[in-house]
Amino acid sequence: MGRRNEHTREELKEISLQAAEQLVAANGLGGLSARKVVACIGYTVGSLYMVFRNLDDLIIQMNERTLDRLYEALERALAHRPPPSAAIRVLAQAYLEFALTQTNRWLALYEHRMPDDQVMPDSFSEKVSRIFGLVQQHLALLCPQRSSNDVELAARALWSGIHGVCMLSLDRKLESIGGHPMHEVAGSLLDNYLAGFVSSA
Amino acid sequence: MGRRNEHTREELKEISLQAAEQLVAANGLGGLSARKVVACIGYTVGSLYMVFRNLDDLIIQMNERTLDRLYEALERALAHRPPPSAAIRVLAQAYLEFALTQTNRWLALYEHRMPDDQVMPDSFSEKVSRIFGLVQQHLALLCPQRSSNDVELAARALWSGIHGVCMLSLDRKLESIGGHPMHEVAGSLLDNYLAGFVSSA
DNA sequence: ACCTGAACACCGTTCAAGT
DNA sequence: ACCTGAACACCGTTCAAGT
Repeated sequence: MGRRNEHTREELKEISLQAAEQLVAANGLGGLSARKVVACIGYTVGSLYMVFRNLDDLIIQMNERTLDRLYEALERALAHRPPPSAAIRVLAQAYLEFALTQTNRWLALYEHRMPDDQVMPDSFSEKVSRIFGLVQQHLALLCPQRSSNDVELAARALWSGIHGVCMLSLDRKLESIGGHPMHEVAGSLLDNYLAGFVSSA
Repeated sequence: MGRRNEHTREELKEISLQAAEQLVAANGLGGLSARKVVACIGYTVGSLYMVFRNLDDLIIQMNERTLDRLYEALERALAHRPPPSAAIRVLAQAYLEFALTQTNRWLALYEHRMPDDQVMPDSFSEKVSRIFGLVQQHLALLCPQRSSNDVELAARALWSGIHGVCMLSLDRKLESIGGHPMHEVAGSLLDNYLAGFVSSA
């Protein structure tokens, strides 16, 4: 056969990633397969390997797009320029909102595991760092007197904490442990941590 | 053929779970398959379905055993009866230690996802609650004047936080964001949260 | 009753062959 | 050059057939 030149390589990549995102949004990362992706876009399975090294490569590129959307959501939340005292809360709220509304896409960021011998591409790590930098930056504004090492550590602790709240709240396996809504748990974490952090200057 | 009565049903279950634990410890949950399990124990694949409903059932039972070991590790850490002010830290430390030394087994607790329409068995939820209750109980001893609702919320926030620190520290994808060792991040979270919590009585 | 082994419907990946 | 489709080595699950 050969549907030659019906799509450029770039277009083929784009529609593959779009199909992958739809499949993940609908059925989770477990509902994604190379054969399902090509079935969605009307190609046969071999074609996928023209534009992706393998399925891991496709998933990583999909996840990078998710990281981009997450970053945009966080930036959008900061668009009203809240004072430093509110910015951290605004960021956390936006993160929770993203995880809650895009649950399967957000979960795919963490469910996907690399083969033990391989490492994430730099482009992925940079996108993670960029998001993380947002927290660090606003935490530094809140506590200008603290060392950059203190701020780094606090940003990491806070962000890990908010992430953990999301994870345990969205995992149906573990929601059993009390009926506190996610936002309330995150609020408690933030309020008490920040109270402790600013008072220990 | 038929290796009849060479093992009782209970023995077959036990050696299957042991083989599964070895496979997961060595290669992660992704390295586990029904066919590999039976290859380890010298049976053919059909036999597995005599003692497990399906592979999810086997994984859940394996994870329940991991939860039992985690509970034992936490109890062992409390065996020296630390004062309430130290008990929470002792528990967090033991949790980190478990995640660090049994990484693949600990990860399997969270990597495994149920089919969307199914729910975890009660025995699993109870084991989760039992572990969680340990935190809640020692937090209540630390702050006897707080309402049980306050303590529940704080226990959940703290535990989620510690969990998030583990997750992001052990995930090679995300370790990029700063070279702070896991224990230090967890210490920061605990110290500042508890400082905020006890002072907001 | 216990266990096998073939069968079925999937999966990721490769690659000779066709246009 | 682009794309197919068959092939290979896997996978979970079922079940008739053997002992």
